Amino acid sequence: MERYNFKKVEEKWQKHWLDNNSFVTEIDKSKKKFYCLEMFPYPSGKIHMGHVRNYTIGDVLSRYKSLKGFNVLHPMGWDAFGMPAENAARENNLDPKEWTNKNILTMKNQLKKLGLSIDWSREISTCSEEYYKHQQIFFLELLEKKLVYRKENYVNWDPVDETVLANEQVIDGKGWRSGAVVERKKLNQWFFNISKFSQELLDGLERLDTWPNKVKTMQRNWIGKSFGCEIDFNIEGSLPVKKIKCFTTRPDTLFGFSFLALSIDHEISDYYKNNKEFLKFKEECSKTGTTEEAIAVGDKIGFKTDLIAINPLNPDQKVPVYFANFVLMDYGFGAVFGCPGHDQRDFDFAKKYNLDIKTVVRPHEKDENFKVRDEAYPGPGVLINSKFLNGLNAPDKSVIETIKLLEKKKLGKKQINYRLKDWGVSRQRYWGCPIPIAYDENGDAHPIPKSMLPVKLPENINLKVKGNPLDSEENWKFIEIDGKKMKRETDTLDTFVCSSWYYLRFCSPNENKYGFKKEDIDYWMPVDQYIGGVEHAILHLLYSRFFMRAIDYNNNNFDIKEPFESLFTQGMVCHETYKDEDNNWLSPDEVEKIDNIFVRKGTNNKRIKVGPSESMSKSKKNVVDPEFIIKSYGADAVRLFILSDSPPEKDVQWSEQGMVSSYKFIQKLWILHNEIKNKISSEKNIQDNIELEKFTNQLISKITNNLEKFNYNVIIANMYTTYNYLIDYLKNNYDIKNLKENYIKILICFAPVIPHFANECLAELGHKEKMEWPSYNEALIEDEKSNIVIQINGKKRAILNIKKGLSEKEVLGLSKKEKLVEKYIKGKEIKKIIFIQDKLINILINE
RNA sequence: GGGCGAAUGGCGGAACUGGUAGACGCGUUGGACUCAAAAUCCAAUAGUAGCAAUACUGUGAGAGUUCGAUUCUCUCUUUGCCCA
Repeated sequence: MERYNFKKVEEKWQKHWLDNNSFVTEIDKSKKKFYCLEMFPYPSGKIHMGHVRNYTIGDVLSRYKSLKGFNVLHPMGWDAFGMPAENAARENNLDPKEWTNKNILTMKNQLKKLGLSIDWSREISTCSEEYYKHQQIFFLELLEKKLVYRKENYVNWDPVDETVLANEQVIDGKGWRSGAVVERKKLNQWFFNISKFSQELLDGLERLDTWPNKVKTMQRNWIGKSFGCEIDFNIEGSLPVKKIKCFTTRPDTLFGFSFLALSIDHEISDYYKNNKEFLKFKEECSKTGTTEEAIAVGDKIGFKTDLIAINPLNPDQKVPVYFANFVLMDYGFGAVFGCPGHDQRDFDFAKKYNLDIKTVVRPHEKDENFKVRDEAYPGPGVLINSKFLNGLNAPDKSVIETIKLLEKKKLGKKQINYRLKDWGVSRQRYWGCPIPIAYDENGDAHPIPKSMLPVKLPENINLKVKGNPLDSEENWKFIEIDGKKMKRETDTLDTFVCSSWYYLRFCSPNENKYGFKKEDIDYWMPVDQYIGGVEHAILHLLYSRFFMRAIDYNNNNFDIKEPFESLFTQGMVCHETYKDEDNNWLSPDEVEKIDNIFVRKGTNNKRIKVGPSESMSKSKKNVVDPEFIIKSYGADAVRLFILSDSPPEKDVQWSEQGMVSSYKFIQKLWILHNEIKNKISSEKNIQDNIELEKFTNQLISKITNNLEKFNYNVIIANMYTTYNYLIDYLKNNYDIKNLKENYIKILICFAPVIPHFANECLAELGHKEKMEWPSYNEALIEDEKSNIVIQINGKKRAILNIKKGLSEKEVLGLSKKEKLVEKYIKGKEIKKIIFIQDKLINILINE
């Protein structure tokens, strides 16, 4: 017997699949389709273990569904636009396109070595003209539908990357990529009107039964629907301002009113545009970021205006109006009423400027004399000190009642507000999809005529300029449309736009006229199973859900609105971290273990600090290179290991020992295979063995169920159990006629996880037919015997392995014969018997 | 501060609708093979007591429901993620 040569076998089958176009998919209406999609990678250079895990999970599912007879679409592409390419190109004097395409080639080869069942004929790359030209058409269509607009807006400006960041790209007030402190800057930007769909995107979540609740909750919170009231406050003072409109979710606390706060961008600020002190204040404000977090954490500062606001429910009460840094222009109307007693921000502000703090809600457990002291009380309770509102339950009842009252008096009206803001898509970068717009000499925007599309990115440009390189491309920047000289839009689209519709493109990757063909979409969409990291729970997934609706808006392309029928979010791959005595990170291959102590390789005595296991990242050097691992152990072993240790939705701990044991397992399976092969070819096989038949049926049932439920780690355990069983079984059984047919079924059960090995073994057995997922016989899954637990007063005392279907009396009779049971019940009175058929008998006796 | 989840041997984790807790793997220990080591194979492996049969304890802590709770309910602790 030859040792199992994974290299030879895996190359052989990968070539076989390629030569036979095994995974190339066409529409076949006679078959049920299954669209399995994993989030496509950014071509950063090399694949990492996270990719290996993600794509292995998807591949196991794809292969299983295909064995089950589904017409499976399992494509792969590249999220190829984005800043790393531009940065790398600038640093190394390269062309971003070349850099990207080189990476794509490398990573594609690496993925192929994993033996993934991908239809590479559908490969797409978002940075290709073939892809982004359709995106430009979508952009213009959305513009026509008024779902795209341009506005001047304050943005999060990253001074290092010199670009605009979306709110979600700002983390702790810093740019997600550069780490620079984010500034406020006013710029003209293109926006997608995602907020128009707020309610629909919220409602749509209800239908996504198989999405993780966590993700749905995150999206709900992000959309942030709140129910409240807009109130017109009458204003007095030296300025020609009569009224200010505010939005509030707590109109019931109006009697706690002690100031009114405006955003510095509120239109009233126009009156102060020449006021030096105000301008100074404004500058002060711009130092705090625009994120909700920065505002919550930062100091609350204000600028007192000459205005006085009147409490609509209590006209005798007049309070000052401030500009304040914690009020956002794009939330509500950029104006809020301050109730320091019951809102912490208002409380901080009131303390600072010595404003009244009134208590108008008491907690249920406190009496009328309750007073807010050291911090605001935002919780539930009962209204007090609020005249005619006193005694109402807050907030449920009191909010509704107050709104009714305000509406009746025509002082305000019910209003629903969403936190979700429109999606700013302009990026001041070169390496992205050009926005197909040009400006005339007045600065008015015009769509570039469809006949002049696509707007191609210029090549061989100078990246070493400040700001957006496209802005310096004089030759490219100016064009003529209908005889008029115009200047192109030099911003490019956020790369999240590219990934918002790629799942549609996979259905019609070669369609030239439009982004997709309706016929293809009708057959393939929606994605039946989407698999990826939970880090995209909000942005990418929400944008995709929006984009599908936006494309469909007013022209009803699709019957379905949700792109991803089912979602699975896999956990990360983690590894221990190592540092030397100077606190420098060390990679796992710089470290070795001698006598249970970690030392630096080759040094023998330098101690290493071992840190906690964290998700693999280049910066912490705790990475393992998949290519090297595949080369050392083979793709099947890697696939086996990456699925074996933890459930796919949880983080998995990379372990060299685990990896080695997976490798050894395949070697052992090979030895077993050869033994079985010899037994099969023997001519003495004369009898069927029902035990083996049963085991196989039980296995098929288990693996099928576990596949359906994503319990992939349990499948691996089932595989080990099968090995242990067969080894034992072959020791004690000879001349088995049905060994071959059962073994073939077992191999097919293994095929989704270790496809090369399973195919090789099947071929060796001369199995030529098309592989099909085996079915199982329900009758054979059930044993005729079962273990019945005998309990006495709820404690296990014995186990009987007896025929199924026995009555309580019979089981009791058998139980009493058990020595231990006899001992316990001797001389005692049996009070009661609990009997569960085929499972348990519990004998209750007097102690 | 809010929301959602999690907690099971030395470790990763199993346990279908409440019914044998610890499947499977790693690690550890002992043994076989070997001049020796590696590899491989066999055995043991939740804790305590015991030569053993066996007994008691045991799924983060405390209560509750139940004949019976890892599973259901409540309170608490710790912890992770997301949002602020």
